[in-house]
Amino acid sequence: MQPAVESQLPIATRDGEFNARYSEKGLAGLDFPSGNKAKRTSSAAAKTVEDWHRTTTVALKQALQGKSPEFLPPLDLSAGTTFQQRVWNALRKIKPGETCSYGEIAKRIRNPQAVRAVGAACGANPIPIFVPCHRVLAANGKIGGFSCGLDVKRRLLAREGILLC
DNA sequence: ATTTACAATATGA
DNA sequence: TCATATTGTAAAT
Repeated sequence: MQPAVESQLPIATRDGEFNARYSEKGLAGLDFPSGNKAKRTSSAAAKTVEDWHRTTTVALKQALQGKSPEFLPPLDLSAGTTFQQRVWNALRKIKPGETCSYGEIAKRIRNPQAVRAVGAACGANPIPIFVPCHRVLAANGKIGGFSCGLDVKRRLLAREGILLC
């Protein structure tokens, strides 16, 4: 493992304190306040990181309001495999207020039969909200699952104007 | 017609 | 090999 300069900065929102992790390349992860205490590993927080954090904070707040963030920090998706990156890229393609099924995503990445893998890739998604995995529902329109808290997912969808049956 | 149960197929550790 | 944030089909009610 290379000594990645990880900086974890907390972001206070109405929904709790998020935990943003930054690598050298950009935003590497975003964790929900799942009872986990947000540690602030601001060891060598470079000026660049602070800039990212600023952008991330704004973008996150906008996203929590159901709006599509105008500016996003650089996302470091290099932690994932090729397939995962493909899935996440497809997820980001989803328009605000639109929902998608796992099957749809599978179709978009040219692997209609990889629906299962798509779900797995979503579960491995390091950056919820920015990578709108919460907009992905099951084929039935069911909410499926959510690693970071089903309740949050539900709330996010409601804020985007997506009402669940 | 609606619901429950089971198997399948792709990817990652 | 096992687990996973699904999906599609079949049978029972």
